[in-house]
Amino acid sequence: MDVMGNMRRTHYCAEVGTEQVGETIVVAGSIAKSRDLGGVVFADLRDTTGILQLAFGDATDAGVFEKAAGLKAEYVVMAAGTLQKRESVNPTLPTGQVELFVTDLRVLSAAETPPFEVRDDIKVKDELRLRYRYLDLRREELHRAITLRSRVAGVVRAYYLAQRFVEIETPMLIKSTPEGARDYLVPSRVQPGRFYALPQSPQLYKQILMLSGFDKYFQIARCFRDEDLRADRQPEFTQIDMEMAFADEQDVRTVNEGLVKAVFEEVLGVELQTPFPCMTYTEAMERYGSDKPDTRFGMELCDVSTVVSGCGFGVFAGAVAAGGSVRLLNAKGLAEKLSRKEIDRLTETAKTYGAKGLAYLRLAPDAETSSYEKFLSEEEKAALRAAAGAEAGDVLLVVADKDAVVFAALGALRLEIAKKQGMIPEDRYDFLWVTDFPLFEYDEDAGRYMAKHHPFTMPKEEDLDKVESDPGACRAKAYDMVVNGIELGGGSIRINDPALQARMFRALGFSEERARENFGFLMDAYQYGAPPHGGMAFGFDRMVALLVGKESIRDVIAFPKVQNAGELMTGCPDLVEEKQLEELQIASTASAEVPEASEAQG
RNA sequence: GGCCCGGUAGUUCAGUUGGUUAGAACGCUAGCCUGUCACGCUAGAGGCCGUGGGUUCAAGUCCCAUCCGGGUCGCCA
Repeated sequence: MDVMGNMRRTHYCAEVGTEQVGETIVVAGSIAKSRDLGGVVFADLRDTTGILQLAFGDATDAGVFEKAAGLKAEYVVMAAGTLQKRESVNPTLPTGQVELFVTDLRVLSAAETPPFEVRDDIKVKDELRLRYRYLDLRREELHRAITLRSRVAGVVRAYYLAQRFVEIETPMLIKSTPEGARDYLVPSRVQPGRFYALPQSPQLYKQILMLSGFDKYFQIARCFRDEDLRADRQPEFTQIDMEMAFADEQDVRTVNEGLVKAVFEEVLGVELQTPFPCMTYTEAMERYGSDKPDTRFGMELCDVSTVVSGCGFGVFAGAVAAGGSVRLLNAKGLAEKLSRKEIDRLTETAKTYGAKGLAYLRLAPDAETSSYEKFLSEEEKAALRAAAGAEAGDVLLVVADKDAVVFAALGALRLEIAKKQGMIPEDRYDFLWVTDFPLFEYDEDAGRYMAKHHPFTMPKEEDLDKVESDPGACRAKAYDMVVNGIELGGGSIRINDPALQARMFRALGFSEERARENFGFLMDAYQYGAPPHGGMAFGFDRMVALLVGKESIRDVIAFPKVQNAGELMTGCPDLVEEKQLEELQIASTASAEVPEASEAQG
């Protein structure tokens, strides 16, 4: 069916203006909106660039006018005509000075009334948007985000290529390794009973590439983790992954500051100051209660452990005695904003992070109330107030517990209060590096130390001798790039000494056999000469979300998954045919116990 | 796995202490309208109140279970 005939697009909708007035042009797209005024018809034509108004009136051929009067939302059309100045300008539209006086109109495809209007200024439930994602993607905001994502990828490629990085694809079907996130598994048909994993990241391959002599590698890589979703976490996501040889921490940071600077400049026109400030992990935790601090506002944590260590309040003194700490936030001048009810709410937040409670002192003008001062002597009260810098109008929020709980709770409260009270300046990008991460993290469930970053991370030189004797005190040559409280990316210098790598595996509780079984190929590879190297990976989805000002990465992914890791448009994951399972030699679950396959949207 | 929020016309929502015929706006349909752009005016259609049980004379409303979506803790080397 040759509906277009010999008609071909000459211009995109939003790429015409007063300069083209008088020209005969052809545009193509979907009808966003039509306004039939009787003797004259207007229709907004939308294509990937934006909107152009089509006009039909007295001078329009009767046949064309009839077609125009029948236009409905989402009809796909081609329109030829003469671009003309409008009688009345629409200042809200980029093409609002002009319109196309249509002389030939072809309806290429009719359309059913969509389940929701294809406009930005309308609220629609996520579920519906995702079920009809192709309609959602027509809406300008999402359409632009996806287009911008492509531009960012272009800038990234151009930047790394200019710096002599080589783009290399690594396999998607790989060996499953323990440690870290749960793998997505793919059964092998050819080798029954065996499984591939989908990569959580190209980590091992990029390290191998460094000792394959490629010097500098990058890839915009899809990664998979079979873990629960969040607003900023999808089971499949995209990383900007890079690695470089003969580099130390500073080299990696400098290259990637340059990358981020280039992206912000070319995509947003925002100039970032480099180098970014650095802050150690310890400092970040002590000051902000977070390893990804939002430094756009203050309200830093205050450690009052020494002040209350011997005090009369058992909760405080006990926490310190047990090796924990007592820290607080001083919500300056917020006594009137933070009512008792509000403090109760904050207490609930603190509890979700494991705190047993939230002690407070509220210095409101009418009355000073406190949940803990009654347990303290006058001197202790005064000392604590002084340590916190408490003044009239302030609220102190105190958590006493293990450090990890104290930091998590106060870090979360700090953000919650700041958000609610509007203390966070928008339109600002506070970048920083968080450095010197712990090398290990004690896992209570596993009863052993686990790698905080991954087991190939180089320890700091000064902590090398503590890998076995005091793992908890070891710091790593690892760094995260943080902006506005978002972890944008992270990386490390890798171990390139097989002997040190073996020590790491031992410290992590790997037996010789287990280490060989899982990482033998890597340990072998490092026997044949490995340059010092390091790298990092950015969360590409998070980066794009940051650039378009979205909280959820779903808003920058064309076809995202929902909380149960399904995809609503196609209805996956879904059951498969018995025959497929037989080929893979996978026992089928009794079909009676399995729910009906969900119907894909047709 | 835990906790919180939501599910009522196509859409977004309202719906009182359980009480007669479940409303609004937008969209949709029909008619009118020659400069609109959130066009306007008139009329109209449109409801398994997520689903299944229960309580009650009576359930959109209360209880239990379950499904779906969102947020979050755990989890995410």
